[in-house]
Amino acid sequence: MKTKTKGKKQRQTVDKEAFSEESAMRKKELAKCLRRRERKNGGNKESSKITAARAKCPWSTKDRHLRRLESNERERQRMHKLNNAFQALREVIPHVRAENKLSKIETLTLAKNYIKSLTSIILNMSNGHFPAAEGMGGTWGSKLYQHYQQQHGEDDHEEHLQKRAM
DNA sequence: TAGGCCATCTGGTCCT
DNA sequence: AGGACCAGATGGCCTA
Repeated sequence: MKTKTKGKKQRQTVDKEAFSEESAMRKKELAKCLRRRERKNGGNKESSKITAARAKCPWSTKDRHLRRLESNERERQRMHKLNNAFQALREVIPHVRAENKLSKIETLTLAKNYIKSLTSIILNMSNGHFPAAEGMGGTWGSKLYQHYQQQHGEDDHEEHLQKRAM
């Protein structure tokens, strides 16, 4: 199901500023979507699984619906954050297609290649010996990462990433 | 018109 | 327990 009816170019601005404008339409569409889903699930194995799961759940239909809406909203916010991160990444990786936006997969691929080439440039410049990294265990990549952490250690996101990397 | 890309919803699972 | 994360499904928009 999709509740957005705007074009791609409009979407970019919608993402940043017009959440409230969309919410009314979203609610209307949600009702439509739920009806469609109920029809789809009617009478098959999945529906019995769902009803079994619902039987365990103490929430009333109304509460369940409310909680669903809340998690949809959280999920939307999460995806917006993810997209902001993609946008930030687009802005730092050099590419030739300045006129149209890189797709997500292109962004990730270019970023990977960019990191690889920067790493090899640094390696070449230091002739394979980076003084600050000598005597530290681990791969070259992890040494660079340690250096990066020293520069950006105070950032919350990085702390979060560190935790996840462990 | 098919295929690519995307936003959103959804239910399951993991984590705190 | 509740939020975060994930992957699958769905459907809209755009382009070749």
